[in-house]
Amino acid sequence: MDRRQRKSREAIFKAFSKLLTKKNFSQITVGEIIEQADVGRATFYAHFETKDYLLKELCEELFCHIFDCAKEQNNMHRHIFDCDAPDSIFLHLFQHFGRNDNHILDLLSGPNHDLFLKYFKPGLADLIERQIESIEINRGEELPRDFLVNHIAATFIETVRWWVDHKMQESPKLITKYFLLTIMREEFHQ
Amino acid sequence: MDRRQRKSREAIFKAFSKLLTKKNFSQITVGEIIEQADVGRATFYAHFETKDYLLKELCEELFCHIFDCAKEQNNMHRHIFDCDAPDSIFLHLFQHFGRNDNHILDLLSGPNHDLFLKYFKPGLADLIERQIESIEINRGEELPRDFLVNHIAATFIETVRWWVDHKMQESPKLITKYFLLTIMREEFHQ
DNA sequence: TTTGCTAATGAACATATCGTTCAATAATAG
DNA sequence: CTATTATTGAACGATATGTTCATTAGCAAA
Repeated sequence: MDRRQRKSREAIFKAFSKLLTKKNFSQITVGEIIEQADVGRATFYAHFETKDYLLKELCEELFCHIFDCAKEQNNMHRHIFDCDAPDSIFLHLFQHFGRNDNHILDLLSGPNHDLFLKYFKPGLADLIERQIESIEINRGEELPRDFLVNHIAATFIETVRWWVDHKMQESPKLITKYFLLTIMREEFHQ
Repeated sequence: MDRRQRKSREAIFKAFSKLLTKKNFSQITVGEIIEQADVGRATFYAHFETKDYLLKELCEELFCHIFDCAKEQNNMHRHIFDCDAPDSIFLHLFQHFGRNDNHILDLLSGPNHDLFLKYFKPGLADLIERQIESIEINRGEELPRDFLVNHIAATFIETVRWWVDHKMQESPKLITKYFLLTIMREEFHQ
């Protein structure tokens, strides 16, 4: 890819991210983005069809790293639903958010929470889907599988949101415990 | 209130509702609303400061009935977390949505799900907050209270969403069971 | 019915954002 | 050096916003 293209694209992403931390997605204008990015109007539209596509591509770029990491873990370990396992995939995800690489939480919490949900949840549900057997044993016969997957994914995201609202004062380990307490049955703990 | 005012207000609400079933909130224009409502442009702005305020007032009108009902139930009965109790407040809520009075689900599910969340969740959390003692006994010492309240409210809304996505094929009773299975501990059932 | 108040109307207006076009310019790769 | 490709900035038409205002019409109380 042409260096000029890369630079413009990066500048737009960066400007857009910065604006996202300050205001709601819907009230960010293309004009603001190109001004912040210091890029011509035509350049913006050469890169992104609309503001929505820009968001989509930004999210994909942000989340692909997280899910790639997670999938590796997923293949290596089996204890994803074990709270105390240091290799719990959820612990790993919370740690990832805790470090706040890429400032994902700055961007997608608060007024833009719905975007977070929209772009993060499908990938998360996919991840959970593959590792659900261990929990399914315990209530798979009572609850439809997709209901359960959706519930776990939604609960994870709500937990992240709650954590952010609380300024992430809790440790990733404690949050992981909270999260697992909500989705697991008694007999899983101790 | 003047009959003219009432008529205009009603026409705007009705037009707006109809449009909401067809398209996303953000892509509905004031122009469309007033055309559908057959009302002058100036009239719209005499009633509602912005499109967002219109939404807010519509939601308040829709939800106040639900929550008023629920609060009455709330005062009368104690078994809100009992799945089989015919007077479970959650069963009552699901039945309410199942009948689809006011077409709330038509309006606020699908592409407008985030609005549903935004306007319904606070009232729901409020409701749960007041009746949480019974469940708190069981894990209140493990989970922060506001975490638990938020989790239950979020789970309820996710359950409604899942139900709608499944064309509400399940009975309100069954959905109530699913919902309670996710938030309750084993010992609560049977 | 008459009178005074209030709401609705619709056209017009300034403003803002959008997405596109185009010719000129600058950076890049071979 | 040359051919290609991206950037630029200005300009454009289209659409939506929120406001203004003079006119018309509905309402309620005497």
